[in-house]
This record gives sequence, C-alpha cells and structure tokens, in this order.
Amino acid sequence: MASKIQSVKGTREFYPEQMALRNFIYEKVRGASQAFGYQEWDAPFIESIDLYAAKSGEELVKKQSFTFTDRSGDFVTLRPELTPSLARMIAAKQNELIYPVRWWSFGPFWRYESPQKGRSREFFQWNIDMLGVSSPEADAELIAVAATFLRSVRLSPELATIYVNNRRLMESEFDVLSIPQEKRLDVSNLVDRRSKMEPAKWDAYALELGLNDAQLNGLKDILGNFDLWKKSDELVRLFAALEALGVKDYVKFDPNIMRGLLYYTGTVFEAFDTSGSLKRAILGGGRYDNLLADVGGQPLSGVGFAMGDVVIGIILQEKGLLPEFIPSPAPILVTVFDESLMKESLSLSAELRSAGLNILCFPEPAKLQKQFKFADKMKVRVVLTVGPDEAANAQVAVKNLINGEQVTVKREAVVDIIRKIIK
RNA sequence: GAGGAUGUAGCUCAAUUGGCAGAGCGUCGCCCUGUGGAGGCGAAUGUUGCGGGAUCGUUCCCCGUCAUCCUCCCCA
Repeated sequence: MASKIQSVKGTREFYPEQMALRNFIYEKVRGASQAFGYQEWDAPFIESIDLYAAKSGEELVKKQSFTFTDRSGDFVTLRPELTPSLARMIAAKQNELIYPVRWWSFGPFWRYESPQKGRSREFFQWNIDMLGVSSPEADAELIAVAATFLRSVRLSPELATIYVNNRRLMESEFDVLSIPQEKRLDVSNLVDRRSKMEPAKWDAYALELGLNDAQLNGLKDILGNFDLWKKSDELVRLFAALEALGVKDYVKFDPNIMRGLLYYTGTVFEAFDTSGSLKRAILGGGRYDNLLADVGGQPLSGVGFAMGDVVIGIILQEKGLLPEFIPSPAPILVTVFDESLMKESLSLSAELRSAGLNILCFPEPAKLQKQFKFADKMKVRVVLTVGPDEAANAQVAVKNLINGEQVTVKREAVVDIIRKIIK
C-alpha cells in the first residue's frame, strides 16, 4: 500500500458513479444556461500569473494558486478563477463582438487550500456572465438563471435561497455614517464576517478597525434593516423584474451580503442552502463595471456568477435529490455460447450496432450462467444468445431481463423486438 | 499557516489490563454441462498506514512521519 503512488492531495478521482454525478451537474448547468440563450465557451487552464496579479486579490494570487515554472523558466498558474481570462478575451475582440454577450462555461479550476468538507484543491466551476449591459433587468436575468438551475435540481425556495444586496446602496449608507473611504474595504470584510463571529467579538473588531460607537450602531441598524432595498432604485427595479421572471420566491434582500472580491460594483448575490450541514455558499456573483479597464479594454460593464461543483454535489446528495445513477453501460448484452460460436456473437453485435443500438458483447466464451449474472449486475435489460440450435436456424434467443420472458426469433427480426422491449 | 480526531480484509467495523487478527457485507467457486435476481455449501484476501523505540512478547504503550476527515483562516 505504502509504495503505491497516491492521488494528489485535494483532488478527486471520478469512478463511473462520480462521473455520472459530475455529468448530471454539467447537464443541469447547460440546461439553465441555454434556456436563457447563453453560449458555451472556455479559456486556457494554465495562464500567466500576471493575469491574476492585477485584480484578483492578494490572498488568491499569493497563497491560493498553483504556480510553477515551466521548462523555459516562465511562471505559469493553474487558473484559480475565470473572470480575468474572460476580461482578456473580451477585450481582445471588444469591437467585433455582438452585445450583449451572454457566455457560460463549466471547467476545472485549482486552488491551493487545505481540503475540507465542500472544498477541494481541484474542482469544477460554472461561470456565466452577461456583458455590455448595465440595467437592473440584466442583473435580474442572471439571478433568474441561478434560480432556474436550483429549480431544475429540485432545490425548492425552502431549501435554497438567493440573498441579494447592492454595493452602491451600501456605499451611500456608509456615506451617511461618514465612514472614510480608506476604511470601506475593512468595513466590507467586517460585514462579510458578521454571521461567522460572535456578536461581542464582532463589536470589538469593529471598534478595533477605528469605527466610533455612533458608526457601529448605525452599521448595525443598516444590517438589520431588511427594507433598506426600497431606498435603491436599482433594487426596486431588480425585484420587479424578478417577479415578472417568476423567480421572486427564491430571492431575498439581505444587507449582510457583501462578497469578498474587489471588482463588484453594484448588485451582489449569493445562494445558500437554508437547512443543511454545509454553511457555504452554493453560488455567488454580482455586477462589475470596471473590469475591462484593467486589462487594457474600453470600459464595459458586466454581471455574472460562479458555482463550484463540490458544494452543490454534497447538498444534492444529502437531500437525496439525485436520480439513481444506474451504471448500465448498455441496455443489451450478447452472450458467447462457446468458442465455435464466438464469431456469430461478434457479427450479431456489429449488425445491431450499425442499426444504432448500444451493445455489450461478452469478450470470451463462458458459462451462460456467469454471463447472465454479469448482465444482471450491469443492469442490462435484454440478453441475446446464439446457441447451436439458433445458429442452425438463423435465429436468436432474446430474453427480457425485466420480466424474464424469452422468445426465439429470426435474426432479421431481432432489432424490432429489442426496440419494443427497451423503448 | 494553527488546532483536533481517525488510520485493522475490497467496504463497514470488532479484538478483555500488552498474549494465536475476527465478524457482517461484498467478491470468487461449487450445488446448476443452454439462462440472472432467491437459497445452501465452500474459498481467497492482512508487513494492523509507514518508520523507529520500550517490552520476553504489541493492533494496543512512547516518539516521529504520511494520509484522510473536521475546526479556524480564506473563499466558490
């Protein structure tokens, strides 16, 4: 055991069963994206570290990325997020793209963090963005995409909620409290941490940051005011659009949602599982209006969100919302009666495949009992046998494993009878 | 980066104060020489994560190390 080479820490191995889960998520992601007319795209998996240095936040670049030098001595990074690549690719074709651009992507990302529940070092992430429009209705569309996804995996509004806030609204509230510009970032982090800290500790931390008592109390008033959105025209329009889109039951205003990334400028949102063991965000995103300027493009606003596959996978599993992944590689098995009839089975299999059927053919002669047991374990629905009697009369024995019935038919009738059984 | 828990058969777990390493499930074979699911009988699989130490003797005690899980940090 010890001499065996283990998988790299924080990576997951996808046996067929896990692969089915990954593909299930991918399929639902594609469904929600396409329902709103988004196009699939992707970026390189390895990028220059400089791409992330500009905007992604120090923590992400310095501590959480997989970085190494290639054979020529250049620094390269396994991508920890997609947005900088998106910004570059958009900027490169900024004048030829047709706006609004609606793109989505589902691919691998890497972050060098200590693995724990809901977090691995290698994960898959859904990214979806709309660029070139800055209306609240565009924000609403992205939230509706998220809600459509949640609905499609049978996470009802009682099980998962999307919490929404707006950074511009918070900025104007901070103005009222006379919180100085240079403290805004710290205060944002403070707000972000409120749910994770004990109230007394949180107060102490706030004062430590240099807030006075009046500012602290004012901040608490803001964070407890769930009608605050009415003061924001953007949010009023957003909620009206969400209602018209039929997803309002998934969405709640929450002034405590801030999000860590620096580049958000307007509406921000985060979806949480409301009842499970995992207190992690399922997905999160928001509006960013200055992103392209940093990679040399003209100003272009966008809105988007990201969702990792790990958290959503655990939630769906815990709630029993996954379909049963039957590991049936094909619905039909062709047995091999004995050495002399091997070729009969091979040619029958080939014939059926060219008729469009997926066929599993036993790869060596073996006792029929063994082959039927194999068929049963593989959840095959139909077993075909060509024994000496069938071969002599150009026939095939067709057994339906669901009800146990077996008939012997002419070889040219096999396709039809199989289609009837597996339909 | 800091802290905690756990490593025994393919899986889930036992093993009395330190005294021959076990069970259930699964796997395979046979009962059953042209047919799966049920049943009966039987078999295989272990450097007890790895390395050292103390001991007549260790799965058990001590030290180190690696891995996994959890918490903090941070984030998706």
